[in-house]
Amino acid sequence: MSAKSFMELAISQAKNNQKMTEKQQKIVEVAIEMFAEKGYASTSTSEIAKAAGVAEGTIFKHFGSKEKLLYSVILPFLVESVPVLADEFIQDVLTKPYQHFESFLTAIIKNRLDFVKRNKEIFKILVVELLNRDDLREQVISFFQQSPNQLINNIFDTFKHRGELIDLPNSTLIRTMLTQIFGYFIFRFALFPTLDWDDTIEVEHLVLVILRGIGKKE
Amino acid sequence: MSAKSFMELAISQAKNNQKMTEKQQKIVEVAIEMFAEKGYASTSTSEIAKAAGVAEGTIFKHFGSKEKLLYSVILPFLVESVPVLADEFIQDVLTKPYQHFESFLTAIIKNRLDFVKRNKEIFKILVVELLNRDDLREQVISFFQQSPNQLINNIFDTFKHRGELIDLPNSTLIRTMLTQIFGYFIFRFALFPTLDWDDTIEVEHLVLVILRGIGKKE
Amino acid sequence: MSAKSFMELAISQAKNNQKMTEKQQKIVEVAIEMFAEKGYASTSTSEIAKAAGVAEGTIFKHFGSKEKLLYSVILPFLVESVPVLADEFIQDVLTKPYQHFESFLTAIIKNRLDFVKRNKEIFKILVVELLNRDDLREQVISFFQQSPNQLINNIFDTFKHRGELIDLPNSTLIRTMLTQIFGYFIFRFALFPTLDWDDTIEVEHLVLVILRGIGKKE
Amino acid sequence: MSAKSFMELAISQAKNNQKMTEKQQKIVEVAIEMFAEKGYASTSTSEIAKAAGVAEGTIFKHFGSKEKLLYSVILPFLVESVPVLADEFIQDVLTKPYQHFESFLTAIIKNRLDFVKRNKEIFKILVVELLNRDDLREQVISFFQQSPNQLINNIFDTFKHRGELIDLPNSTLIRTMLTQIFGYFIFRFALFPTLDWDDTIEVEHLVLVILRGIGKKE
DNA sequence: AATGAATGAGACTTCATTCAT
DNA sequence: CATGAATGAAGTCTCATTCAT
Repeated sequence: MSAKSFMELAISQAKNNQKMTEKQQKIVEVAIEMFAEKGYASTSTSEIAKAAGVAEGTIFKHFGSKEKLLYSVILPFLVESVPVLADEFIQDVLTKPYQHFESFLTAIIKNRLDFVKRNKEIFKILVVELLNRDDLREQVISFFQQSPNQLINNIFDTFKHRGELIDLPNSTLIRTMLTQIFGYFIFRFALFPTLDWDDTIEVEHLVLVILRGIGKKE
Repeated sequence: MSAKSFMELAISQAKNNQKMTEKQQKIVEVAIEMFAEKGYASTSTSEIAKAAGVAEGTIFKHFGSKEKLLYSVILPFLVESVPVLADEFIQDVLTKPYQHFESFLTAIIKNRLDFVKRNKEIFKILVVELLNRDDLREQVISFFQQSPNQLINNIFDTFKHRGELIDLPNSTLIRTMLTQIFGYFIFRFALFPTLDWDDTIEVEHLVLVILRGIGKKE
Repeated sequence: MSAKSFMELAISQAKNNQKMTEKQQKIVEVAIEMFAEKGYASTSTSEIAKAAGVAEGTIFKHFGSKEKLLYSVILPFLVESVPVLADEFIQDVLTKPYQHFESFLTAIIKNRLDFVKRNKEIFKILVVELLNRDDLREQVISFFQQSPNQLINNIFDTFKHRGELIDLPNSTLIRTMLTQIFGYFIFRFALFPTLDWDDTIEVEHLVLVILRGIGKKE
Repeated sequence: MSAKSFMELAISQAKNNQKMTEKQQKIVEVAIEMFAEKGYASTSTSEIAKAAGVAEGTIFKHFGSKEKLLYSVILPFLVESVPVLADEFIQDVLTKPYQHFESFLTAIIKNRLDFVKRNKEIFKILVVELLNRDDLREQVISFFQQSPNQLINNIFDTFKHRGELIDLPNSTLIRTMLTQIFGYFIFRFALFPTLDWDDTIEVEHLVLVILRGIGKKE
C-alpha cells in the first residue's frame, strides 16, 4: 500500500466508484461514520458490516482489505481537496487586475471551509491517519507540494508583481497560509466540533491573520 | 475510566510516580514512543513488553490495564500543561504596569512552545486520543475552562482595563488565542514534525496574528 | 462423494466430457495446473476462476462443487490408466509363444512411463489425494484389484506356464511389480520432476529389477 | 520461511525443543496425527487445539504460525534422517576389509526402514509437503546433496576401490539407490500403509534390486 | 517485584457456494 | 451459458488479561 502513489490508487478507486453497488455505498457511508467516531484502528469490520446491514465477506469482496476501505474513504477527499483551485473564480483573479489578494484569500478560505464542513468526518479520519502513518504523511506532503505547482505559483507570482505579497519564496508563503488554515480547521472540525463557531467572524479573522503575516502594507 | 474525573486519576497516578521502579519507567518510556509512532490502538501490550525488556505480565502488575497505562502517560502532561500559569513571571505581569499584553503573550507562547517541543510525543498521543475519545475531549474542555479560571480571568481583566484587549467576554478571547496556538502546535508538532521551522519567526507570527485578532490598536 | 463408486462417477463425467464447452475445458486445464502446483486444498475456486478467465459461478454451474471438479480431473486419468491393457499388443503376447515376459514388461513400463509423463500434473494430484483421502485410497486399491482381473490373471498365468515367473499368487506378483513401478514414478514425476532422467537407462533398470524379483532364472 | 535454510530453522527449533511444555508436546503430537491423516492444508488450528486440549491461542504463542508448527514437526525428522550415517557401524565398514557392499546396503536399508516405520506419520506429511512446496523440495534436495558429502563419498569410493560398485559418479549411484529406497518407502508407508508387508522379504528384494543396478558382478 | 504460560474473545480475511440477472 | 454480487461459516492469528510460580 505504502509503495503506490496516491494518484494510482485514487484512479483505481475512481473506476470502482462508478460501479458502486448500493451495498458498497452503504459500507463506505457507515465506515466514514464509525472511523470518525472511534478511529480506524478501533473500528472492526464486523461492526461495520453489521451497521451497514451486509455480510462481513461483502466488505472484503469489494474493498479487498480494511485498509483499502480506509483509502476508499480518504482518497477521493484528498483529490477533491485540491483541484478546485482550477476553478473559474481563480482564473478570474489572474485576469482581472482589480482583484485583491484579500478577496482571493477570502474566497479560498470560504470555499475550503465549506468543503471541510461538508466532509467533517473524513477530515477527522484523515487527520488521525496522518498522525499515525508515516507513509501517508509523506505522500500527502509531496502530493500538496507537487500537484498544483504550476497554477499556484502563477497566482502567487501575480500578486507579488502587484505588490500585495511580501517577497519570500512561494513555498514559504504557502506553508504559512496552510499552517493557519489547517491548524484552524483541525482545531475546529476535528478536535472541538461541538463548540459554536461563527463562520463570518472566523473567516475574517483567518484572513486578517494571514494578510498580516504575508501581505504587504500599501 | 470515563466516569472518573481527571484530577482524581492524576492524583492517584502521582502517588505511583514516586515509587516507579526502573522497569516501570522503562515501560512508560517505551509506551510513549510507540503510542506516538503508531497510535495507542495499534500498539499491543506485548510489543511494549518486548521493547521494554519486561514480561507481559509486568505491565499489568504495575498499570492494571492498557488504558491505565495510556492515562499514566497523558495525565501528567495535561496537568503540567496548565499550572505554569501560576509562575512568578505571570505574577509580575499583573503587578508591573509597564508590561504589555504583547510581552505577556510572547512569554506564554515561548513557554508553551518549549513545553510541547520537549513533549512532542505525548502531545501527539493526546491529540489523537482527543480525536477518538468523546469523554476525554469533554473532560479536557471543562478542565481548561475551569481550572485556572480565577487567575486567567484576573489577567485578562487587567489587560482590558489597561485598554490593550478588545471588549469581548474572556472566554471568547481565550478561545481565539488557544485556537491559534494549538492549531499551530498540532500542525507543527503532530502532523509535520519533520519540516524545518524557525522558532523566532514562528513565535513572532503567532503573536502578531493574535494581537491583531484580539488586541486593541492604540 | 465417498459413497459412490468410481465407475458411476467416471461414467457421469464421461457424459459431460463430450459436451464440454471451451470455458469448461479451460477450467479443467487451469485446475490441473494449480492443483498440481499447490495442492487441491490450497487452491481456491476463485483463483481458478480468475486464471481461467471465467466468473466464479461458472465453475459451480458446470462442476457442482470443488470436489467434483477434482474428480473430473482425476477420474479420466484413473480410468485411462488401466484399460490400455486391452491393447492389441497384449493380445499379441498371449497368442505368440515367442514373446518373453521381459518384452512384455518392457512394453508395459515404456507405455505407462509415457502415459504418466504426458500426465505428470494429474499424476501428482492423484498421489497427494491418495495420501490424504482414505476413501479414495481404498477405492483405488479395490479398483486395481478387481477391474482387469480376468485379463491380467490370464497373462500372468500364461507366463507362469511358460516358466518365466516364480510360483507365487498373482496378487503378490502384481504388487511387487506395481510397487517398483509406481514407487519409481512417484519419486521421478511427483517429487523430483526437475532432475534429469535418462528414459532408456531407467526403463532398463526397472525391468531388470523386477525380473530379478519375480522372474525365474532359466 | 522459504528464505531461511533448514539448519537455521532446525537449530532454532532445537532450542525450543528442550523447553517444551507439556502442552507444547501435546500440540505437536496431535498435529502429527492430524496432518498425517487429512493433510496439513485441510487441518485447522482450531481442530488441533481442541484435540490437544488447549486454547487456540496457545498454539500461536508457542509456534508463531501454523506453518512454523509444520516445520516443528518436519525438521527434526529431516535432520535425524541423515546423521545416523555417522554411526559406529559405518565406521566399521570402512575399516574392516571383509565387509561387503551388500552388508552395508542391508544395514542401511534395515536401519532406515526402521526409522521411517517409527515415524510413518511424519514421513507421510513430509512427502505431501514435498509435493506441494517448491521451496521445501529444493531445500531438501540441496540438503541431501550437501550435508553428508564427505562421509558418503568416502564410503562409495572405498567400495569402488574394492571392485564392488560399477564405475559411475557417486552422485549417480546415490540417486539410483535413493530412488529405489524412497520410492518403496513412499509406496509402502505413505500410500498403502494398511497392506501387509513382510520386512525380511522386502529388505532382501530391495537389496537385490539395488545390487543388480549398481553392483559389479564378480 | 517479576515472570511467562495460558487463555478465549474477537480481529481480519478467505472460502465454497448460491442466486437473481 | 455465463455472470458476479452476496453470503456466513470457518480459517489463521492477535490481543489484553490472568495466575501459578
